[in-house]
Amino acid sequence: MLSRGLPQGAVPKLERPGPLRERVYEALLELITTRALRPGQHLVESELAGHLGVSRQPVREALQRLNTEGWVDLRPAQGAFVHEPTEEEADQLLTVRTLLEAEAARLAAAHGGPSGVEALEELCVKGERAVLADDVDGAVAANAEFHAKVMELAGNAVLAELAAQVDRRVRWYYTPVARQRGKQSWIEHRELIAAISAQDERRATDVMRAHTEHTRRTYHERERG
Amino acid sequence: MLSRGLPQGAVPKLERPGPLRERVYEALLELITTRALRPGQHLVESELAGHLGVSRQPVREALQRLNTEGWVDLRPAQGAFVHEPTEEEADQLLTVRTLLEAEAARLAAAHGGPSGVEALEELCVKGERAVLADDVDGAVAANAEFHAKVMELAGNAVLAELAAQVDRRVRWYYTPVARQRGKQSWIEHRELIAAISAQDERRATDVMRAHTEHTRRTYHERERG
DNA sequence: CGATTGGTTATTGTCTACAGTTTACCCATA
DNA sequence: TATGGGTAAACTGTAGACAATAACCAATCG
Repeated sequence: MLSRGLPQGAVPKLERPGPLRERVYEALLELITTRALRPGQHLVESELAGHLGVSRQPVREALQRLNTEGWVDLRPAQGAFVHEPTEEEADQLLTVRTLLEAEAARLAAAHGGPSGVEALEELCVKGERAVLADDVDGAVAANAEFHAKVMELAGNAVLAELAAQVDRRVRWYYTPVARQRGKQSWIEHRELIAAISAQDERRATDVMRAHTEHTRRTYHERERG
Repeated sequence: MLSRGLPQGAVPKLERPGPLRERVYEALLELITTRALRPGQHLVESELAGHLGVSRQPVREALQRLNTEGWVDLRPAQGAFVHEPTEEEADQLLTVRTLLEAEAARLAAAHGGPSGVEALEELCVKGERAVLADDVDGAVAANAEFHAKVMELAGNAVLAELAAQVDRRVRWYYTPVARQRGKQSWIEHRELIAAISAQDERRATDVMRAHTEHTRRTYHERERG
């Protein structure tokens, strides 16, 4: 046995490149979310392949996945187009997001132990510090971490998977908006922690619902920037 | 113009083959859901390709999609394996299903008009007839139609998409169970229609939640067949 | 002058071939 | 007999080539 001498976490996990399609997928997702590839734009496989220095095959596979996840529309015999978000769809996504996050909050209140609450508090502190320091990117990142942690405490992998997808797309739609409401958001997070800590499922659900609904209203009022 | 002489609906819409990957995808999904391909089984691309009379490429693309939707696990450099459902995962899926269906019921109660209620009643009659005639397959189909209709009335495409995926996987897990509870199910459907008709969001939610939770309990008690 | 038809080009859909990895088996050896 | 290495087979990952299809544009006919 070689158990001895291999301190559990210290294994370097030697960086394997992994399947190309994965990296292409992430690259394209990055390009889409950063608006480098604009909505409605026609994505030509050979161009992307050449630009990324790979063959068409991995690009195709990445596009297929992006299609099933709603990032691109794959018209048969015509190619891939970056999905064009409509007002209606954004609203529907926000509705679903509210639903999933609220349920996650409920489950977190039900099954989340003291250690989970502690982790949430740490993340909350981190986010509040970022807000005070005017570190917008840091605050956004902390926010994502916070929600991810709540989802983790919920202990429902299926729910987490769906929420992750919906969240990313929501973020795509209203990225510019997200930066506005920084401080208020963390106050609400505090309330959520309190509810989870008290194992008050009902209150956790309501707080989270109010929280995400709040961002939804912010979205709809963004016109008059 | 040749509009004249081409009676609008009479055009046979000649069957376009469509992308091969689509047909391969559907074929594989059929094979999986019917248990022809057993959970845990190693799917060899070349075998499937030969068996379906196509090359490996469409098979690969179909497998990728099945992977993102949770039907197969795609281990790098090793291939595709039919996903093995665990007890825990089935439970999580049922939880999420309850959540999504309940929300759909609420939205249906909110936005669904009288015409929608009428359509639901028709489907309900259809299902009840099937039950009385001991037409199990017919009852199951009508049940699916009923839920799909509720989802349609909800008018949220994103929600519908997620629910469709979750529903199919749920059905995969507890297909044998579903056949049992026929009659009771349609009584509950009647209650749901009443709630939607009254535009009582709260009651519609509760009824649907009770309904799906009921099937969940049936699932967990299936051992002692 | 407009509509339609035919050709042209660019892009996707599919197939075949090759390289890289993993797995399993077999044999040699302590 | 158990262990270790080494080899071989099978499969996946990637690349490149070919065929098919759809959009685009010009030329022709009414």
